[in-house]
Amino acid sequence: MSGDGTVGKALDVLEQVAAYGKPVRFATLLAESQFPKATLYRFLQTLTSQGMLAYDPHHQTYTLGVRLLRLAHAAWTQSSLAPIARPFIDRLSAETGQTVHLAQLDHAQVLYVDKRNAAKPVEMFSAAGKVGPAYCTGVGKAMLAFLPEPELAKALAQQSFHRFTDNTYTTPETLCAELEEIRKRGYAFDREEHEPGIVCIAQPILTERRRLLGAMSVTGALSSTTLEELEHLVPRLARTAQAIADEAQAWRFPDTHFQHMRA
Amino acid sequence: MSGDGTVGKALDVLEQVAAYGKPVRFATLLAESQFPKATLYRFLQTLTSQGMLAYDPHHQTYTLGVRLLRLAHAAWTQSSLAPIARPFIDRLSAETGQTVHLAQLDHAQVLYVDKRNAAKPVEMFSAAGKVGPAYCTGVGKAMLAFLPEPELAKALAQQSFHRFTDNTYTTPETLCAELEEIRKRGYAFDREEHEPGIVCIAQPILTERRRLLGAMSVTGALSSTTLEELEHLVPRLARTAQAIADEAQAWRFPDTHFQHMRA
DNA sequence: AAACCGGGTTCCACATAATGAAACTTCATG
DNA sequence: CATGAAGTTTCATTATGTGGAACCCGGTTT
Repeated sequence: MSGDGTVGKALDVLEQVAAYGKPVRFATLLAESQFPKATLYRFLQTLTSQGMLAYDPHHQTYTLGVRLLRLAHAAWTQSSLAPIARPFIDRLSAETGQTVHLAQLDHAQVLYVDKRNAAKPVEMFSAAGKVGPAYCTGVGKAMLAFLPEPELAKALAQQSFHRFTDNTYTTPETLCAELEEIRKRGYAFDREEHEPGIVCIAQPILTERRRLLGAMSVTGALSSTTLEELEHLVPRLARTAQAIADEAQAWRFPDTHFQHMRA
Repeated sequence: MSGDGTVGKALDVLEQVAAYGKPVRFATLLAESQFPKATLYRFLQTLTSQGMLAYDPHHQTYTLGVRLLRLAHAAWTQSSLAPIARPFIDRLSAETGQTVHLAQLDHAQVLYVDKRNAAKPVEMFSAAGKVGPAYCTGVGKAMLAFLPEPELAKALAQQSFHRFTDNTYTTPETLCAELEEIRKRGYAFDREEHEPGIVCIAQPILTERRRLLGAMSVTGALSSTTLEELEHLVPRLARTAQAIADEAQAWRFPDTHFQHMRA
């Protein structure tokens, strides 16, 4: 599937356990595996002994291991965006009292890297490490809109265009028109396109040279707010996004100016 | 180091990047690597192409990849403790207005799997996935106290007994006496043993048959509360721990015990 | 401008490690 | 106690990983 020799195959197995979503037996994995019995068995042994999987001997089931949590913590910490954005997101969430998301684009999908719940939490689809569709979320559209042409084309080709609600854009054409609007406007709306009753405003996070770092959004439920009300927060959202981009740049690309002057 | 053939070696490289803590160049990794140039290079290529690492071509540096965040999210979701405990922890934090931690024991270390901060309601990977010492934290001692003898001995042998504060227990003997106290009392204190000014009460989460699932704690700063005040919360903490244990057991019946086959 | 340098990348003969069919071991069940 | 389904081990075969050496390329020195 993904090639890359033995390591790639082992990671395929890991992914398969992840995809199953709950403790899974050897036979279940074998049934849908591309690998023969002994090979699959060996991979599971290796991954378990490495702590990437955990084996429950009583139920004879495999689950993802805690080593992944440690690694992900390290990944989050050394990412250029999330740790820098944290204090800004805290502040924005406290000021607005709304749910705030921070996301990055990962293989044409939205990957949420941080989140702050409102005081009255809205029960909805979201959490760090979770992935979501790009074509029908505020952060997703905000990022697609500022993607360079070749990458945008590739990303568009990978969207599923499933109709979640009546407002979901379900064709590349209508989505592209929307992205054009977003580019002009500078920020994106989610008008109940993913979940009924849930709306948001989303702002891309861009470097000076307009390279896309990620996006952030303020989300609300229509039961307690309106899109117009959220829109009043746009200036604050934009300022926050700008501040994050500035700091990310200073931290991650400290020599950018220097190199530029020499070039 | 960890053997397990090619996969193990690749994961060693991944761990090395994680340990470095910031974007790292090929040459830096090579200098402290057990692998020859070409081999290390190939592993980095493979891991990058798999999304376990990310490569920044401008700076020629490697960082941990976003795939780890997705996998860790899945790991968290399919763990038997954390997702079940979540609503209880929400409630406890809301009721007490204090910081609440949920932890599991991982190789004689405390692994935090969830957290609620009074001011910042949800912080995913900033807190979850973090590891800490067992011998000088509330959750750590609560778990050690209820570990079966052979495992306790092994865990004790792996503690560093670094003196963080004047109150830190720095010998196995004094710690064991403390653990005996905890067993009798049923819950643990942290009396500024890890950080000056920070105290907590911690409760183990045990199955009916006293198998250890994890621990949870309520933490406060001495600037705003006292240990005595926190102690009033013990009944509530105990009820919550009991409720979590019950539900964990119901969903994932009898004594479940995650086994890491690492020797 | 030619020689040099050092980090990064590619090559390829060789050796190790992965492979998977088949045999074997449990353990539950009729 | 025979039957089978699920899990584990074996081992000859071969695919894969290995790593020394050569190469590339931008930058620096002579």
